[in-house]
Amino acid sequence: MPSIRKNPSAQQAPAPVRRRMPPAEREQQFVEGAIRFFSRHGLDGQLRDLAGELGITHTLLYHYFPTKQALLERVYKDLFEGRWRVEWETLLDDQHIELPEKLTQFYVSYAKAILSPEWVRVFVYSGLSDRFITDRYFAMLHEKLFPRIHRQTLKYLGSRSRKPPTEREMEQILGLHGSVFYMGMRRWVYGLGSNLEISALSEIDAIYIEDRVMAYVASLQLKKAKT
Amino acid sequence: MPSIRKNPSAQQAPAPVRRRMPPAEREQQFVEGAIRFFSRHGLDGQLRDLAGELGITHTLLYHYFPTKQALLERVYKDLFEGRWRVEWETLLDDQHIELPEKLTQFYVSYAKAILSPEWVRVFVYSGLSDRFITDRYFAMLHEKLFPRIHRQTLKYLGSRSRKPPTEREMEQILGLHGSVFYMGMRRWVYGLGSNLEISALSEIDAIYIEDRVMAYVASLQLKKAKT
DNA sequence: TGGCTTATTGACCAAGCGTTAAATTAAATA
DNA sequence: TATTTAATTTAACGCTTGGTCAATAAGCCA
Repeated sequence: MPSIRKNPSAQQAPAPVRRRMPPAEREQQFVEGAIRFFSRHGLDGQLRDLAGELGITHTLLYHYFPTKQALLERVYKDLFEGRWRVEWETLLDDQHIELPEKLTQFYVSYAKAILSPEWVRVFVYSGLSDRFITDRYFAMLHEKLFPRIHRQTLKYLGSRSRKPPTEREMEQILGLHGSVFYMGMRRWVYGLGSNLEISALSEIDAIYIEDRVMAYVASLQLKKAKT
Repeated sequence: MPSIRKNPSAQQAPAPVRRRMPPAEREQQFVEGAIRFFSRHGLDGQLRDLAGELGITHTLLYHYFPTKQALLERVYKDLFEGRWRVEWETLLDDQHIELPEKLTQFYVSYAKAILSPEWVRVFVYSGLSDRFITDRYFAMLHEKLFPRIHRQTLKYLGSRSRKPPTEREMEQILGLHGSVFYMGMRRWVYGLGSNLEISALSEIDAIYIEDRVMAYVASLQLKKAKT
């Protein structure tokens, strides 16, 4: 179990001099550093290592956050709260756009918002441990996203039913959703960079997302034809 | 950061008496316990906790494995090596089965083999840390699985090309593959049990896998029609 | 300039970690 | 039954960890 602290390049302490910063931006700087750090080393990465990357002593962190858990909860807030766009809901409810186009637009925008290494990795870390983040997040999806996709899908297929989705329909929707998220998993969990080693979502990826949406829509029509 | 050792129900020490067991099955018993333990608590779960669950002292583990890393590598071996079935390759190469049927048969069998909480969670844990497992595993998939799916797909579409898959074709294949794996992620990482709280893959899930395969095939034909 | 606030640090603690070595004791062997 | 083997435990070491606290010094204001 080698510690990363041994890595000399990890802790760039550029200023051995003591610098003072305004508390507000100092705190924000720490939070952003913590997000990068914990997304790489997991939620039980060591405070001393984080401090090393920040170029400070680990005790200084306690001047801004009473405990490690408090810092983590601040990380959660900054990373996951407020990323949901209300425009997405109005887009999905829009009656003037066809389902495939609508879903593509949504998932391209959604992917751009959440498919960062920090978001994906912290999300998965949380799922493996206490599910603090994932539980709340999926609850939100089940409230704000999946019902909309389901209703619009039924409408696209010519039905006006308001029944809740069957288990199989739910699996289809989750399959689409998961295939988009899985693009982030592959890159930032498995490290299978799709050539481009960028953190943001490239324009090229839009066509891959469109492919996923088309696969979803096509499988719907298959099922419709079969029955 | 509370330790799990505090949990009284975790360490059921049923026999406070010293029992001796034949080393061979004793070792296997430890390995199986370690698989369950590490899949739940992560690869840096504590040996003392594992020993508690096994009803022994943690030092006894060092009598069977020289170091924790050695135990982990043994876990890797037992969990991931030897689970690949050669029959899968012959099935995928079979000329007498149509692609959709063939892919469905394969992925149902594949999912039954690997979609256990232990396999999925240890796999994801490895991806988040040193990628010791995932790297080797994906290398194997890129050698034994993906080329076969690609070739059979081309054949199904009427082409006899032997060209390597384009990046977009690869994304489609990975999309299918990921959507199956994601079924395990949802259950054993996010804890979203699909009603049935079983560890094995139920018969019902077969139709969901078929849906994924159909979505893949349908999107292929869409693309074919478009060009 | 001198004093005041407080950001920042170094030394320290108790608990937990992987690992080692010696002391025990259950079973196989004679 | 006496002896040997080795499975299992007890004890301990060195290191890391989250967290505390008093000492230090950087910037602000008089």
